[in-house]
Amino acid sequence: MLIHSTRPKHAFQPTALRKFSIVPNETTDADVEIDSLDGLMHLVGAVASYPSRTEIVHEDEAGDRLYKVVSGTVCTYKILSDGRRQIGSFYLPGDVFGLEFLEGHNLAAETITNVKVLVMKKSALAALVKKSSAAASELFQLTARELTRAQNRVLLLSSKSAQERVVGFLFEMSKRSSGTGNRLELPMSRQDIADYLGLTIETVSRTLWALEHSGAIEISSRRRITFRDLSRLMRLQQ
Amino acid sequence: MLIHSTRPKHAFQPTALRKFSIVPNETTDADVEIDSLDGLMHLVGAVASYPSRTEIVHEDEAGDRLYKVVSGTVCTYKILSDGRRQIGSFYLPGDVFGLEFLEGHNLAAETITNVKVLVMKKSALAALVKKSSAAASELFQLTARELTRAQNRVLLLSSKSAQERVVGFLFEMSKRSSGTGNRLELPMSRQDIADYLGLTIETVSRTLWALEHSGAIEISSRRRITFRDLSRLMRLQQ
DNA sequence: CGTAACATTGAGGTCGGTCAACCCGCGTGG
DNA sequence: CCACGCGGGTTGACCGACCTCAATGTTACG
Repeated sequence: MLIHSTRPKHAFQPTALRKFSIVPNETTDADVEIDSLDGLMHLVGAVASYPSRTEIVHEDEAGDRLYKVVSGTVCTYKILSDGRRQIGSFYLPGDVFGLEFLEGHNLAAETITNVKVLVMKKSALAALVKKSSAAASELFQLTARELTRAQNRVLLLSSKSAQERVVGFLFEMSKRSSGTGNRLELPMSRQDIADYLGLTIETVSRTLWALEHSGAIEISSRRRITFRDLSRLMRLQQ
Repeated sequence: MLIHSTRPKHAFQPTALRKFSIVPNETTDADVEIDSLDGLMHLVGAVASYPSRTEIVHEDEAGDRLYKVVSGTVCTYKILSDGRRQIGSFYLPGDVFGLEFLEGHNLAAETITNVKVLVMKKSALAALVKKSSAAASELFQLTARELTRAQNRVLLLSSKSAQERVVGFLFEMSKRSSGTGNRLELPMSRQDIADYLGLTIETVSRTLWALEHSGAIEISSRRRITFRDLSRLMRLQQ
């Protein structure tokens, strides 16, 4: 028997750390746009690949690196003292994470799927940013947007029912993932969703079922959801 | 009879907007430190005074202003469609708010006590920041710190019991307010605390009573709390 | 002193957590 | 081919923490 039985059922199960490769960044050529933040990131960053369910950043790492998701999905999380896992945020392709990492206490970061990220030292980026005020302002904008998202998250979490949270989550994901109409492909498991919303896996499951039963959504497969009745969903979201 | 009875008891009661004054900033003299962010803020900002319970920023304002609290306490909030009020954050002297405001949809900001704030246009600040990379990096640090706080807030809110939330709140306030040992002066009402933690006022009240009864804290007066048993409190917080 | 806003206390209902069983798809191996 | 285990997901029964509604206490301030 494993730790499995000694923890609450929804506790995070650590996954074996697998090997990963950092390959020289193929896009670091002479023709990068050094006046855009993205260009700078490609200039000073290296691409790293991680398989699914691998830890990218450890909880007490220095926090001096910045990451840009190239492909796949990443989440940041923290393990609470009682074994529960709280997910800080999900990061989809194009998103940057690591901005909120300070020295000392951190969130950890883990891959949800196979992932390619662009890694760079904050100091290296900072040095370059100093020379380009356009890039500096872009970096600031990026952080401000991340802050807005965190604030919205706070609003979503506090004082919302399970249904409101789940619907809010669906909308957030729909908005963020390269929105192809009203079909939504979720990269994360029910457990991930639960840990993100501060609910249990059972409640997420029941809530989704209720939404489907009411005709608001259709659960085509476990990871695929179609919006059926937008206005009803809007109403449920507050 | 007022709207009072038609709303949930914990709903936000709008307060009459009172007059306020923007006075020329007395500190805008020749000797400001233009290479520090704070110096720049004083350079381009004006001091405004607001009485208690006044709206500073309306929910659908442009969001092009930045505010630094000089004295008093401010909160940002949102009124949900069912009348509940959700507080985004509290801001104490020295704190800066408005960073997360984007055009379009915003949080509103309201004073909790009498307040003096330093107001400035983001654009004006941005122009000055361009010339001082030290100030630019300070501004970035400031935003990053705010982001970290929002993330911690997310952790506090999701999947925590009422007791954990209240204790976490007490610790947060204790850390942030010019910490004089283990005595804590709360500027906000129970209702504000409840709206911040996503609880009801009754639950906050009962939880505080339970904490006092267990000997962890002492409620000297409504707004004054003394920590009696730090280690017990730490244990309750997760 | 009187009033209104704020806060506490009590009784009862409800939503979501807990625990447990079950389902389903998938890979493995006999 | 089926048996089996395994992980993720769903479903059901029960229970407790927190919300709701209502009454009562207390503080602040004219």
